[in-house]
Amino acid sequence: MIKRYYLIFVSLNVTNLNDIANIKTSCTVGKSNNNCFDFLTEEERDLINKNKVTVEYRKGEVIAKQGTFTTHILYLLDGLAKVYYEAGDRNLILRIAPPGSLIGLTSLPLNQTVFQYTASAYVNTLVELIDINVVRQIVQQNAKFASGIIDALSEIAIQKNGRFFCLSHRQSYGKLADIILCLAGNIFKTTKFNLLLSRKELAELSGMSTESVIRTLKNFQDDGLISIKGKTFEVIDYEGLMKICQLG
Amino acid sequence: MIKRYYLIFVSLNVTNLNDIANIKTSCTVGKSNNNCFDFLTEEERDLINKNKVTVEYRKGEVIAKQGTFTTHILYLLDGLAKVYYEAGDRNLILRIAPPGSLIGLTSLPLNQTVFQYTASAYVNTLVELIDINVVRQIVQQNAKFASGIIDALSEIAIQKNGRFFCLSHRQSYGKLADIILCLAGNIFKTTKFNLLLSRKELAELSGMSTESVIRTLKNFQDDGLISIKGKTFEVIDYEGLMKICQLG
DNA sequence: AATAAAAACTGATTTATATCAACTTTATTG
DNA sequence: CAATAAAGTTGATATAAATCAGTTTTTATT
Repeated sequence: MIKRYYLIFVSLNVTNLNDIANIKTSCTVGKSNNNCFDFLTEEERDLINKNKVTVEYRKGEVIAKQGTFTTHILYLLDGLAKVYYEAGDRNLILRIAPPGSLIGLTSLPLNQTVFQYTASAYVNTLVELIDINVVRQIVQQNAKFASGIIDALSEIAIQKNGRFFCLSHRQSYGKLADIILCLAGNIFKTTKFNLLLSRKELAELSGMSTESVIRTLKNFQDDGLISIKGKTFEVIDYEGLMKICQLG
Repeated sequence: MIKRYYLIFVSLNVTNLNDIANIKTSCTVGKSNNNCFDFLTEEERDLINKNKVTVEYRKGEVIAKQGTFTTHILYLLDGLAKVYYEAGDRNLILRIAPPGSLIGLTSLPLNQTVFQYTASAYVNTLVELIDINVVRQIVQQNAKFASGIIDALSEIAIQKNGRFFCLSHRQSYGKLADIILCLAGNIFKTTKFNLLLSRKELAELSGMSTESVIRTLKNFQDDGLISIKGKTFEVIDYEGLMKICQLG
């Protein structure tokens, strides 16, 4: 079972962290170089500034609740938000939104009045709440701005496709390897970091049970792929994790 | 195992097909009342007409291949297209695009040069291929058109979230019930129809094995939820399927 | 510092579902 | 119209991973 992925090991020319960060995993975090606000006119910028508030959310707090009326578009200034779909008693994490992300864009169409997902703060998070009707108005009059929104929606869609594939077609080893690569390469941007997520949160993120996450992490440790000391998490064998991610 | 869903049966006030169609399943087919072309000026319309070709694809043919350069945006005039993500030897169907759909919108950002998924014709399908740079140009100058694109992207995103949840968090009975409701309510729009999909295609669509699809269909038949006679497929108990879909 | 509570971990068991290996029926084609 | 291929079906088996039940460790609280 653990040996499985060794049988098909081949070397990968991954040498440093930058390469890793550029490799396409189904990472939940996007690059999010959102620049649509650069295209606003003076008046539009004023209009937005007059119709927004900035709020700080504590870790765990709900920023936007699925099913409630979308009165504002959320713009993440700082922190990390968990965007997830709620159905029944089960949650599905759609993405982790890093600073610079826009949340609630799917409510821009006039026939979409409510949030299609819940967003909560993974860590303490600073958010700008911008009146959705102001955004709608500017979209209707400023094509460059609208184009920026299209870019943001496209980026989210592409990323979500990868995550969709990962969660529905890969098995546990591959899923967890993917999440680890994502954490190291895109969130912490280093091989050694303090893991601020609990095993339960890792499980939710990779769509597996907490116990399976623990067992899989242990196997990764035994195989020298990672090392965990207390809260310190270190990625030792990137290439190995990459291969597991691609084949598992 | 089969009895499972009976234990939690409750009545649902679903009385006719219209109600069913409005119920939110994670249906792969969107309503797709795409109207962004209504906002074009005369010149823009001319520009598009001069930079498009109309092509008919036979059942099974590939319309756009993942990884190839996106030279055109696809506009479906007639038929049905299967949009799927390819990775390794496994495919993941992202959505079924009905007439009126736009395919390739995720390639609109300038840094997105290649198709992020493959599109193939489920049945004989008529497609307009519109030069992507012309679309990009119009997006940059016509805010109403861009807004229409945003609406289309949002609709796809919402629908994909539902499907994502269905495939990753539900088990076989729920997945298949969902697909059946989708076929009846959104594609064929009647309770009795000729199933043009093979068991294998149903399996791919619901993310399960062909054998499991067959067994599950048999169980649905035994329980009086559906009836299959040759190629004729009939939905008998909508409410039952709905409940299985929601709880399975 | 003592206690409670939450998180982490471990082993045994169960379960859903895939896989495998037949076989039957329905299409397709020379 | 036989021959061949493809699709559909069935039962047996395998397996990945969840669930369950319990223990240990860590963190938080009074």
